[in-house]
Amino acid sequence: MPNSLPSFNRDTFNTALREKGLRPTKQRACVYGVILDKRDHPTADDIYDRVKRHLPGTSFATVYNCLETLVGCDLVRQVNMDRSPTRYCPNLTPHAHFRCTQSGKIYDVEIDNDTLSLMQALVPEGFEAENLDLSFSGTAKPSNN
Amino acid sequence: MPNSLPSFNRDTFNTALREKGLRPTKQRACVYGVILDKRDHPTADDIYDRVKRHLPGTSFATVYNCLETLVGCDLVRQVNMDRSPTRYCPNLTPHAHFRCTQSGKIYDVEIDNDTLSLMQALVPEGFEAENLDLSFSGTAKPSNN
DNA sequence: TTCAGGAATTAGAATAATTCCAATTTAGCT
DNA sequence: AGCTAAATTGGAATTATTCTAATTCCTGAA
Repeated sequence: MPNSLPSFNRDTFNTALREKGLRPTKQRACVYGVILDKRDHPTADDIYDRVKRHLPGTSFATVYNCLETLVGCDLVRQVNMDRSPTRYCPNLTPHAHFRCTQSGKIYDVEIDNDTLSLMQALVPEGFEAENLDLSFSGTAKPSNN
Repeated sequence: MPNSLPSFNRDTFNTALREKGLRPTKQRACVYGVILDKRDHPTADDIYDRVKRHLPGTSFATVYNCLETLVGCDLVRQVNMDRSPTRYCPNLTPHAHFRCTQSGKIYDVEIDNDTLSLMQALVPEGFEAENLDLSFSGTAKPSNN
Protein backbone atom coordinates (compact mmCIF):
# COMPACT_ATOMS: atom_id res chain seq x y z
CA MET A 1 0.00 0.00 0.00
CA PRO A 2 2.01 2.95 -1.24
CA ASN A 3 1.97 6.27 0.60
CA SER A 4 0.42 4.79 3.71
CA LEU A 5 1.97 5.66 7.02
CA PRO A 6 4.44 3.14 8.36
CA SER A 7 2.73 1.10 11.04
CA PHE A 8 3.97 0.17 14.50
CA ASN A 9 2.73 -0.20 18.01
CA ARG A 10 0.53 2.85 18.34
CA ASP A 11 0.02 2.48 22.04
CA THR A 12 3.65 2.94 22.97
CA PHE A 13 3.72 6.01 20.80
CA ASN A 14 0.43 7.56 21.93
CA THR A 15 1.13 6.90 25.58
CA ALA A 16 4.66 8.29 25.48
CA LEU A 17 3.40 11.54 23.98
CA ARG A 18 0.26 11.88 26.06
CA GLU A 19 2.27 11.41 29.23
CA LYS A 20 4.02 14.66 28.39
CA GLY A 21 0.82 16.39 27.35
CA LEU A 22 1.78 16.31 23.67
CA ARG A 23 -0.36 15.36 20.69
CA PRO A 24 0.26 12.27 18.63
CA THR A 25 0.09 13.98 15.24
CA LYS A 26 0.45 12.21 11.92
CA GLN A 27 3.78 13.91 11.27
CA ARG A 28 5.19 12.70 14.58
CA ALA A 29 3.84 9.22 13.92
CA CYS A 30 5.36 9.20 10.47
CA VAL A 31 8.79 10.32 11.66
CA TYR A 32 8.70 7.68 14.36
CA GLY A 33 7.51 5.13 11.81
CA VAL A 34 10.32 5.66 9.33
CA ILE A 35 12.92 5.46 12.09
CA LEU A 36 11.52 2.13 13.22
CA ASP A 37 11.08 0.96 9.68
CA LYS A 38 14.66 1.08 8.48
CA ARG A 39 17.10 0.99 11.34
CA ASP A 40 20.07 2.37 9.48
CA HIS A 41 20.70 5.35 11.76
CA PRO A 42 19.28 7.92 9.34
CA THR A 43 20.10 11.62 9.49
CA ALA A 44 17.40 14.31 9.67
CA ASP A 45 17.91 14.67 5.95
CA ASP A 46 17.31 10.97 5.29
CA ILE A 47 14.25 11.08 7.51
CA TYR A 48 12.92 14.11 5.69
CA ASP A 49 13.17 12.28 2.36
CA ARG A 50 11.42 9.21 3.72
CA VAL A 51 8.68 11.13 5.46
CA LYS A 52 7.93 13.10 2.29
CA ARG A 53 7.10 9.86 0.51
CA HIS A 54 4.23 9.38 2.96
CA LEU A 55 3.32 12.99 3.76
CA PRO A 56 4.54 15.11 0.85
CA GLY A 57 3.73 18.46 2.46
CA THR A 58 6.05 17.95 5.41
CA SER A 59 8.64 20.64 6.03
CA PHE A 60 12.17 20.35 7.30
CA ALA A 61 11.31 22.33 10.40
CA THR A 62 8.62 19.80 11.23
CA VAL A 63 11.02 16.90 10.90
CA TYR A 64 13.39 18.62 13.30
CA ASN A 65 10.53 19.47 15.65
CA CYS A 66 9.24 15.92 15.61
CA LEU A 67 12.68 14.48 16.20
CA GLU A 68 13.19 16.72 19.18
CA THR A 69 9.83 15.69 20.55
CA LEU A 70 10.48 11.98 20.06
CA VAL A 71 13.87 12.28 21.73
CA GLY A 72 12.23 14.14 24.61
CA CYS A 73 9.67 11.34 24.99
CA ASP A 74 12.42 8.69 24.98
CA LEU A 75 11.09 7.05 21.88
CA VAL A 76 14.29 7.50 19.91
CA ARG A 77 17.91 8.29 20.71
CA GLN A 78 20.24 10.77 19.11
CA VAL A 79 23.57 9.49 17.88
CA ASN A 80 26.29 12.08 17.48
CA MET A 81 29.59 10.95 16.05
CA ASP A 82 32.28 13.55 15.56
CA ARG A 83 30.95 16.49 13.63
CA SER A 84 28.79 14.54 11.23
CA PRO A 85 25.05 15.20 11.14
CA THR A 86 23.04 13.81 14.02
CA ARG A 87 21.57 10.37 13.44
CA TYR A 88 18.56 8.75 15.02
CA CYS A 89 18.16 5.31 16.50
CA PRO A 90 15.12 3.50 17.88
CA ASN A 91 17.26 1.07 19.91
CA LEU A 92 16.75 2.14 23.51
CA THR A 93 18.81 -0.56 25.20
CA PRO A 94 22.24 0.51 26.47
CA HIS A 95 24.51 0.18 23.48
CA ALA A 96 27.53 1.77 21.88
CA HIS A 97 28.09 2.72 18.26
CA PHE A 98 30.74 1.72 15.82
CA ARG A 99 31.29 3.80 12.73
CA CYS A 100 33.13 2.41 9.75
CA THR A 101 35.32 5.21 8.46
CA GLN A 102 35.28 3.68 5.00
CA SER A 103 31.58 3.17 4.40
CA GLY A 104 30.22 5.65 6.92
CA LYS A 105 27.88 2.98 8.22
CA ILE A 106 27.01 2.88 11.88
CA TYR A 107 26.55 -0.35 13.78
CA ASP A 108 25.05 -0.92 17.21
CA VAL A 109 27.38 -2.59 19.69
CA GLU A 110 25.91 -4.24 22.77
CA ILE A 111 27.26 -3.30 26.16
CA ASP A 112 27.12 -6.00 28.80
CA ASN A 113 26.11 -5.05 32.31
CA ASP A 114 29.51 -5.63 33.89
CA THR A 115 31.25 -3.32 31.48
CA LEU A 116 28.46 -0.79 31.80
CA SER A 117 28.85 -0.76 35.59
CA LEU A 118 32.59 -0.31 35.35
CA MET A 119 32.17 2.57 32.94
CA GLN A 120 29.66 4.23 35.21
CA ALA A 121 32.05 3.77 38.10
CA LEU A 122 34.62 5.96 36.31
CA VAL A 123 32.61 9.05 37.16
CA PRO A 124 34.26 10.62 40.20
CA GLU A 125 32.61 11.65 43.46
CA GLY A 126 30.71 14.85 43.14
CA PHE A 127 29.64 14.24 39.57
CA GLU A 128 26.25 12.88 38.67
CA ALA A 129 26.14 11.35 35.18
CA GLU A 130 22.74 11.32 33.51
CA ASN A 131 24.10 10.19 30.23
CA LEU A 132 26.84 7.95 28.92
CA ASP A 133 28.01 7.80 25.33
CA LEU A 134 30.46 5.29 23.98
CA SER A 135 31.50 5.20 20.38
CA PHE A 136 34.14 3.54 18.28
CA SER A 137 35.39 4.30 14.83
CA GLY A 138 37.49 2.17 12.57
CA THR A 139 36.97 -0.31 9.81
CA ALA A 140 34.43 -3.08 9.38
CA LYS A 141 35.35 -6.13 7.35
CA PRO A 142 33.36 -6.33 4.12
CA SER A 143 31.45 -9.36 5.42
CA ASN A 144 29.64 -7.03 7.83
CA ASN A 145 28.10 -4.90 5.12
CA MET B 1 56.19 39.48 29.33
CA PRO B 2 53.03 40.48 27.52
CA ASN B 3 52.43 39.44 23.92
CA SER B 4 55.17 36.86 23.97
CA LEU B 5 54.40 33.43 22.65
CA PRO B 6 53.43 30.88 25.26
CA SER B 7 56.40 28.66 25.95
CA PHE B 8 56.55 24.87 26.20
CA ASN B 9 58.76 21.99 25.26
CA ARG B 10 59.77 23.00 21.78
CA ASP B 11 61.38 19.70 20.96
CA THR B 12 58.21 17.64 21.22
CA PHE B 13 56.50 20.17 19.02
CA ASN B 14 59.23 20.55 16.40
CA THR B 15 59.83 16.83 16.17
CA ALA B 16 56.18 15.93 15.85
CA LEU B 17 55.76 18.33 12.94
CA ARG B 18 59.06 17.59 11.21
CA GLU B 19 58.27 13.88 11.29
CA LYS B 20 55.36 14.60 9.02
CA GLY B 21 57.35 16.97 6.83
CA LEU B 22 55.52 20.00 8.21
CA ARG B 23 56.93 23.31 9.34
CA PRO B 24 56.89 24.46 12.95
CA THR B 25 55.53 27.94 12.26
CA LYS B 26 54.89 30.57 14.87
CA GLN B 27 51.12 30.30 14.38
CA ARG B 28 51.18 26.56 14.97
CA ALA B 29 53.40 27.03 17.99
CA CYS B 30 51.09 29.67 19.36
CA VAL B 31 47.95 27.59 18.91
CA TYR B 32 49.68 24.67 20.59
CA GLY B 33 50.90 26.98 23.33
CA VAL B 34 47.51 28.38 24.25
CA ILE B 35 46.01 24.91 24.37
CA LEU B 36 48.71 23.76 26.77
CA ASP B 37 48.53 26.98 28.70
CA LYS B 38 44.94 26.87 29.86
CA ARG B 39 43.56 23.37 29.81
CA ASP B 40 39.92 24.28 29.84
CA HIS B 41 38.97 22.49 26.62
CA PRO B 42 38.70 25.66 24.54
CA THR B 43 36.74 25.87 21.29
CA ALA B 44 38.31 27.12 18.05
CA ASP B 45 36.70 30.42 18.88
CA ASP B 46 38.32 30.60 22.31
CA ILE B 47 41.64 29.63 20.79
CA TYR B 48 41.30 32.33 18.13
CA ASP B 49 40.78 34.97 20.81
CA ARG B 50 43.77 33.80 22.81
CA VAL B 51 46.04 33.48 19.82
CA LYS B 52 45.18 37.01 18.69
CA ARG B 53 46.56 38.37 21.95
CA HIS B 54 49.97 37.03 20.95
CA LEU B 55 49.78 37.24 17.17
CA PRO B 56 47.17 39.87 16.32
CA GLY B 57 47.20 39.24 12.58
CA THR B 58 46.10 35.63 12.85
CA SER B 59 43.01 34.63 10.91
CA PHE B 60 40.30 32.17 11.74
CA ALA B 61 41.25 29.97 8.85
CA THR B 62 44.75 29.70 10.24
CA VAL B 63 43.49 28.66 13.63
CA TYR B 64 41.44 25.90 12.01
CA ASN B 65 44.37 24.90 9.82
CA CYS B 66 46.73 24.77 12.77
CA LEU B 67 44.29 22.78 14.86
CA GLU B 68 43.88 20.25 12.09
CA THR B 69 47.63 19.99 11.78
CA LEU B 70 48.18 19.55 15.51
CA VAL B 71 45.50 16.88 15.68
CA GLY B 72 47.13 15.13 12.72
CA CYS B 73 50.49 15.17 14.52
CA ASP B 74 48.92 13.76 17.70
CA LEU B 75 49.81 16.81 19.72
CA VAL B 76 46.25 17.58 20.72
CA ARG B 77 42.94 15.73 20.72
CA GLN B 78 39.55 16.81 19.49
CA VAL B 79 36.66 16.56 21.90
CA ASN B 80 33.22 16.42 20.38
CA MET B 81 30.27 16.42 22.71
CA ASP B 82 26.81 16.37 21.21
CA ARG B 83 26.42 19.10 18.65
CA SER B 84 28.41 21.74 20.47
CA PRO B 85 31.51 23.22 18.85
CA THR B 86 34.60 21.03 18.82
CA ARG B 87 36.93 21.49 21.75
CA TYR B 88 40.63 20.82 22.02
CA CYS B 89 42.56 19.00 24.68
CA PRO B 90 46.32 18.47 25.17
CA ASN B 91 45.79 15.44 27.43
CA LEU B 92 46.84 12.49 25.31
CA THR B 93 46.40 9.75 27.90
CA PRO B 94 43.29 7.58 27.51
CA HIS B 95 40.55 9.49 29.24
CA ALA B 96 36.85 10.20 29.03
CA HIS B 97 35.04 13.51 29.31
CA PHE B 98 32.34 14.68 31.60
CA ARG B 99 30.27 17.70 30.65
CA CYS B 100 28.31 19.56 33.25
CA THR B 101 25.01 20.47 31.62
CA GLN B 102 24.65 23.42 33.97
CA SER B 103 27.96 25.17 33.58
CA GLY B 104 29.02 23.74 30.24
CA LYS B 105 32.39 22.89 31.71
CA ILE B 106 34.20 19.79 30.57
CA TYR B 107 36.25 17.65 32.91
CA ASP B 108 38.74 14.91 32.10
CA VAL B 109 37.91 11.54 33.61
CA GLU B 110 40.66 8.94 33.92
CA ILE B 111 40.04 5.50 32.49
CA ASP B 112 41.82 2.65 34.25
CA ASN B 113 43.36 -0.08 32.14
CA ASP B 114 40.94 -2.79 33.17
CA THR B 115 37.91 -0.80 32.17
CA LEU B 116 39.64 0.29 28.99
CA SER B 117 40.31 -3.32 28.03
CA LEU B 118 36.72 -4.32 28.70
CA MET B 119 35.44 -1.47 26.58
CA GLN B 120 37.76 -2.43 23.76
CA ALA B 121 36.56 -6.00 24.06
CA LEU B 122 33.01 -4.87 23.22
CA VAL B 123 33.97 -4.43 19.58
CA PRO B 124 32.79 -7.54 17.75
CA GLU B 125 34.80 -9.82 15.47
CA GLY B 126 35.30 -8.33 12.08
CA PHE B 127 35.50 -4.75 13.32
CA GLU B 128 38.77 -2.99 13.91
CA ALA B 129 38.45 0.01 16.24
CA GLU B 130 41.05 2.73 15.80
CA ASN B 131 39.31 5.09 18.09
CA LEU B 132 37.28 4.99 21.25
CA ASP B 133 35.29 7.86 22.69
CA LEU B 134 33.59 7.85 26.03
CA SER B 135 31.70 10.78 27.37
CA PHE B 136 29.33 11.54 30.18
CA SER B 137 27.01 14.41 30.77
CA GLY B 138 25.24 15.43 33.90
CA THR B 139 25.82 17.73 36.81
CA ALA B 140 28.93 18.54 38.78
CA LYS B 141 28.61 19.58 42.40
CA PRO B 142 29.58 23.22 42.91
CA SER B 143 32.71 22.15 44.81
CA ASN B 144 34.17 20.97 41.52
CA ASN B 145 34.05 24.36 39.83
C1' DT C 1 73.18 35.54 -0.19
C1' DT C 2 70.00 35.19 -3.35
C1' DC C 3 66.23 33.34 -5.40
C1' DA C 4 62.84 29.81 -6.87
C1' DG C 5 59.16 26.99 -5.50
C1' DG C 6 56.42 24.87 -2.39
C1' DA C 7 54.16 25.56 2.11
C1' DA C 8 51.55 28.36 5.08
C1' DT C 9 48.69 32.17 5.98
C1' DT C 10 45.13 35.50 4.99
C1' DA C 11 40.40 37.69 4.24
C1' DG C 12 36.37 36.83 2.88
C1' DA C 13 32.97 34.00 0.50
C1' DA C 14 30.56 29.62 0.67
C1' DT C 15 28.52 25.63 2.79
C1' DA C 16 25.89 22.54 5.70
C1' DA C 17 23.21 21.46 9.53
C1' DT C 18 20.23 23.28 12.40
C1' DT C 19 17.26 26.79 14.63
C1' DC C 20 14.23 30.61 14.57
C1' DC C 21 10.15 33.26 13.22
C1' DA C 22 5.69 34.87 11.93
C1' DA C 23 1.72 33.21 9.67
C1' DT C 24 -1.40 29.46 8.92
C1' DT C 25 -3.52 25.11 9.99
C1' DT C 26 -5.06 21.56 12.99
C1' DA C 27 -6.65 18.85 17.01
C1' DG C 28 -9.19 18.40 21.02
C1' DC C 29 -12.51 20.53 24.04
C1' DT C 30 -17.23 22.87 24.99
C1' DA D 1 -19.80 23.88 14.97
C1' DG D 2 -16.53 27.16 17.19
C1' DC D 3 -12.69 28.33 20.30
C1' DT D 4 -7.99 28.03 21.80
C1' DA D 5 -3.69 26.31 22.33
C1' DA D 6 -0.57 23.33 19.95
C1' DA D 7 1.60 21.99 15.80
C1' DT D 8 3.10 22.79 11.25
C1' DT D 9 4.85 25.52 7.46
C1' DG D 10 8.19 28.13 4.34
C1' DG D 11 11.63 30.82 4.44
C1' DA D 12 15.06 33.55 6.67
C1' DA D 13 18.78 33.47 10.06
C1' DT D 14 22.49 31.47 12.58
C1' DT D 15 26.65 28.99 13.65
C1' DA D 16 30.55 26.31 13.07
C1' DT D 17 33.39 25.10 9.76
C1' DT D 18 35.50 24.70 5.09
C1' DC D 19 36.88 26.53 0.77
C1' DT D 20 39.24 29.73 -2.44
C1' DA D 21 42.32 32.62 -4.56
C1' DA D 22 45.79 35.84 -3.54
C1' DT D 23 49.74 36.92 -0.80
C1' DT D 24 53.61 36.01 2.20
C1' DC D 25 57.01 33.19 4.16
C1' DC D 26 60.59 29.47 4.54
C1' DT D 27 64.03 26.51 3.00
C1' DG D 28 67.48 24.66 0.39
C1' DA D 29 69.97 24.72 -4.06
C1' DA D 30 72.93 27.62 -6.78
